Amino acid sequence: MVTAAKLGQTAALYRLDAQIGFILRRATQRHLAIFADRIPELTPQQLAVLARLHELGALSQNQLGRETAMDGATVKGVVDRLLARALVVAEPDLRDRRRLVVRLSREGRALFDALAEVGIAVSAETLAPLDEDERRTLLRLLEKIA
Amino acid sequence: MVTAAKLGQTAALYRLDAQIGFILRRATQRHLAIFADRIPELTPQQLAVLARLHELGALSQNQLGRETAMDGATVKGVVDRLLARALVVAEPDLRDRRRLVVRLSREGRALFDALAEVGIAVSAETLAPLDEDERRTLLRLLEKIA
DNA sequence: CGCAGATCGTTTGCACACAAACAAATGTGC
DNA sequence: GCACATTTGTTTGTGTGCAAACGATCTGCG
Repeated sequence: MVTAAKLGQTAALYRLDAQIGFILRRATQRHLAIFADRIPELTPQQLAVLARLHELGALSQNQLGRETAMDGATVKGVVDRLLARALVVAEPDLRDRRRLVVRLSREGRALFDALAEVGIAVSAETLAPLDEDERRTLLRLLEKIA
Repeated sequence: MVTAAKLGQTAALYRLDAQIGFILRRATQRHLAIFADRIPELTPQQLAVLARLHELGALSQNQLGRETAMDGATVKGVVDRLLARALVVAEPDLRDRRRLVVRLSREGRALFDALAEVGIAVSAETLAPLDEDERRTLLRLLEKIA
């Protein structure tokens, strides 16, 4: 009796709205909607690649994946689409023939220069419901669980 | 000169690691890894559908989408996969012939009863790096921006 | 030197996620 | 009652996201 009651109760006590994963997903959805509205020409992942290349210079695909938190298969797709739009350039590494070194093209650099400011505005708009203290707190706590 | 300097500076000031979208994505990645490890038989979206059906009873696909924060095209794919595994049952609504009413099957209810406790543990493990105060704060702030 | 293990890029398969367009059914206003 | 808008489910196309497996290459260790 106790066991059966406990089993039923656990399912009854599960509140989807209180699960961190569900809330994370909804927060991400709102952010993605803002991003797509302000920066329709790039996805967040594509901008992340441009940002890292701007910041760190030429990187191999795998390095780029580690820097942008994408696995190899995913980063390949993102880089392929940037290559197709000539926003990045790829060439084989002479020192390590497994590697494909990717770097910003002139157009890619110009686009990032133009969009960096908008990207910061997207972050600000996402955090608009919070005051300055809350923003710092949220970023700090998210970083701790990331 | 001033304009050129400002343009260059904005791009140089863009720090990917400080953008809320990038941090949200990394936090979500860690949570998804924990979820996949503890609950390999379901995706978070599939569990969310089972949870809402458990909580609210039979729902049409569109209602289900609104309750689980998925658009129509996405919820259809999720429901199709649950139907294929006989975890849910679908039947036409007699009162509104556009609607396809979805409800838990006996197996679906049993699976949710078994997994609800694990789902709560997944949330706890995701939040493990935080103390009790920080967990409440994080959920509250995320809810505000969602 | 030689080879076991690691790394790199790639492909395949599966699962979201959303925009856009569509047909069927329902609801509304006049 | 009837044109018109809305809702619902569906399909297509594009873009992540990750696991698994693969060949090519590199590296370290004996």
